[in-house]
Amino acid sequence: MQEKKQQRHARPATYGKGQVRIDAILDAAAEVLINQGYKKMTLRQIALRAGITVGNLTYYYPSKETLLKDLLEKILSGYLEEMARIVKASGHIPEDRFVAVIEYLIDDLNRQRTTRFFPELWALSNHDEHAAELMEDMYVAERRAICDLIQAINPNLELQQAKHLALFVSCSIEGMTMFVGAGKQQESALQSMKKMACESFLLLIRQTSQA
Amino acid sequence: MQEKKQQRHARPATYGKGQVRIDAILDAAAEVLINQGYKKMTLRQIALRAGITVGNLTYYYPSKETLLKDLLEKILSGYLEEMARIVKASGHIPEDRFVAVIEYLIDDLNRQRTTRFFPELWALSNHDEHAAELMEDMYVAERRAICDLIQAINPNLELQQAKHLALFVSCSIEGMTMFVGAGKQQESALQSMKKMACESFLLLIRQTSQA
Amino acid sequence: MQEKKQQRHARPATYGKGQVRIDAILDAAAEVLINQGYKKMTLRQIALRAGITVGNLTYYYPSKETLLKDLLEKILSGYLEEMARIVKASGHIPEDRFVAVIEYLIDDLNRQRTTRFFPELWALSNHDEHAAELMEDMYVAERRAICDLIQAINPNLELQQAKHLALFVSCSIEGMTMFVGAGKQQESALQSMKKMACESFLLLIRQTSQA
Amino acid sequence: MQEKKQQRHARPATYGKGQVRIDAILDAAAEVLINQGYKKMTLRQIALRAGITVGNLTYYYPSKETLLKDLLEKILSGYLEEMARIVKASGHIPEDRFVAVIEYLIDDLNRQRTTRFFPELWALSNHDEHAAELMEDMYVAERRAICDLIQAINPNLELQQAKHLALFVSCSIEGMTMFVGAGKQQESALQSMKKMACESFLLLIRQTSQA
DNA sequence: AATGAATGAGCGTTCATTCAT
DNA sequence: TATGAATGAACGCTCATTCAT
Repeated sequence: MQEKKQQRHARPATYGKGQVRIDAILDAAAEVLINQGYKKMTLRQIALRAGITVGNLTYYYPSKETLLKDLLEKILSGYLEEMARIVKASGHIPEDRFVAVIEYLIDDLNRQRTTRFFPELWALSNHDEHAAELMEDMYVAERRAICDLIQAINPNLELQQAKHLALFVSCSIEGMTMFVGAGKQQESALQSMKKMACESFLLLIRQTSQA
Repeated sequence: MQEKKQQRHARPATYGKGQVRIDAILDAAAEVLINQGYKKMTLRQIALRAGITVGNLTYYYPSKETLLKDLLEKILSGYLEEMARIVKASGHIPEDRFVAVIEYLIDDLNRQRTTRFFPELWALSNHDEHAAELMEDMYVAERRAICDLIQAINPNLELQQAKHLALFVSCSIEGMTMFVGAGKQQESALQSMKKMACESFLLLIRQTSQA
Repeated sequence: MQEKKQQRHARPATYGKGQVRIDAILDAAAEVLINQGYKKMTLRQIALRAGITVGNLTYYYPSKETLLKDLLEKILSGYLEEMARIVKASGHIPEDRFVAVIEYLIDDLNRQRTTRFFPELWALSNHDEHAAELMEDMYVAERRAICDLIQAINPNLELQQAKHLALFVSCSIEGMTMFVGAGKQQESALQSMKKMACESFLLLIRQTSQA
Repeated sequence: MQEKKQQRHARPATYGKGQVRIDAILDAAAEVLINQGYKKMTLRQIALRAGITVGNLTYYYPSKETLLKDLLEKILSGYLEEMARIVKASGHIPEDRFVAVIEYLIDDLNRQRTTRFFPELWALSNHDEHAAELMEDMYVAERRAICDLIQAINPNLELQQAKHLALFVSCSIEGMTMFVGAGKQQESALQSMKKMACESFLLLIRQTSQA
């Protein structure tokens, strides 16, 4: 997912210049989406921030739908890549790696980008089939990574149990998006959450019996 | 909170026929919001579902903003009332009452109304000050209720600790909104979540030391 | 067709005022269509000529398609009504009535409205199913009227023969649209066409044998 | 007319590869015009069908206007050439040659290209001076050819009379465009039209007195 | 209370055209 | 010759809001 460069639809952006433009467009779109919400993410606003005209914008993205698709793919793949990096870079001991992932995910809530983007994505996926699919893909991948760590920590677990544990862990953390992080609670709350999360998840993983 | 009838913005009737109309309008608005998303929650659609004209709709709600405010207040107070009812109706033993609340909240995710409404609310509150306040009010109340139960379960806890535990519990459950419930995972997942949630939360509450 | 007043789609124009507006809109649309062609018949142009805003125009006609439908219906029914009037008002002798119809149709080519409108209609009906249907309806009615007169002139004709004769007559006259009339040929040409048409059609009708 | 290759607007190549490209462009344009109508005959569509880019298309035709001019010239000259061929190839007897022309023109209505193209042309010429001129040129030539045949059939006719007869004949046939031919009436109707047209035209030509 | 009418801004999209490379 | 990139105007349409009746 991460290597194949943003592959646009059909023709435009075959040169480097076009790729630069497309990146600028998606960056602008992300800014607008995060700062003003999806409702105000209009082609005019995106073009304005990208420093181009609406006509030129539609040259790269003939419809808003395709733009949104690329935007979501880009943002979501960014999160997945980062998580994969964390998993790899955190030593041999499964517990340590699990904790690293949890702490990464929770620390990420300090970025307004994260706390603003995901609720938009969830709302979008309520009524946009495409957004729903992309979102599902990402969370499936995330849960698989977490599930692997869980099985490494407690090899006695059945797959189904491990999957449910991963789902529980993922939900618990995603749910913090709206409540902790910059401007929502004191910094201490986020630290508290990290501690509680790691402890209670590990306990839960170890205690769950294989029956 | 529950008895004081939807208090509209000044002018139109608060009793009798006017109140009936207002309820019809808010019901219609809720339907549209849940079924089609905020973007499509237009005055036209609301009026259509409410069986009145747009002109008449603006007689009751001179702006969409005021309508949204009332709508959110109505829906959110509904959830709070229900939770208060659960807390009261669940016996004397704190653990039982806690479990009852957790199970109510998770079971509620089987209603599409719930899984669709909240992401819209969260996205809305990203950029709408008013929505953010109403949402905050509701979650503060919810966490207070949960905090009380936690303190009843483990009286040794400091207030701050109990508050953080309540926040953690609330986050964990809210996070399930996008992933469990009707049409998202098998029914077994939801049951699994309930079990894990209750067990791990109680464990966490009991184990947390007062230091 | 002529009595049931232009019946709009669903709601708008229930009062006299709305009907007046609709007439103004259709008149404006007809003007633009005739003076500038279908390509330039934009909602903005129509609204401008009608002296209203685009927003108000779309209040009456939620889509250009519905506007076009009403416009074509109005114009075409006008032609049919006029022809029916001519048929009735032209005495008892079949030949005289036939001649009256032919002369009416050809004289009508002196109106720029006519010579400009019909080619637009024909082009439209090439690729617009709806326009094609409306056009077909009108010409079917026209040919039926002509066919009746032909059978009155020569009662020996079989129906199929009379129908083909009516088709031939209709084609011959419609074909003049692009070539005779104001600004296309001298006035004398139009008179000549009338004479030739009447003579040769009557000859053809009388000579066609019933075999 | 047929040999002098499409003479483009000054600059680009008139021989070799350039000519091939131009032919491909005009063929593509004709296809689009006939299959989708003038409104959808956009540079994008033409370039797409011609297998080139819009940028390259505008190299050959710096404006849509010039492309349209060439397109109309090419199509119209094709019809004239064909008619000239028919006139020549149909023996010595004037009546036979006249009939051959009439039958050719009517049989041509079986081609969708014909029945779709001409209404577009007529509508175009309503508001496009240039299209009007080209169209006029073609019909003047057609009527001259028909007029010559008419005078050969009835040498007693005055020129003006013969011209009016030719106009009448031409109109009669052009008028069939919208009503007979593939997909409009049964095949029998077209045969009927041919018979009626030949008979009644010849009758009219012979009977018209020289006074 | 309720309606129909009207506005003006903004939406996503299409298009002919221009231009540097 | 040929391309990709860019523009600016216009398109059909939607929307929240205003208002006379």
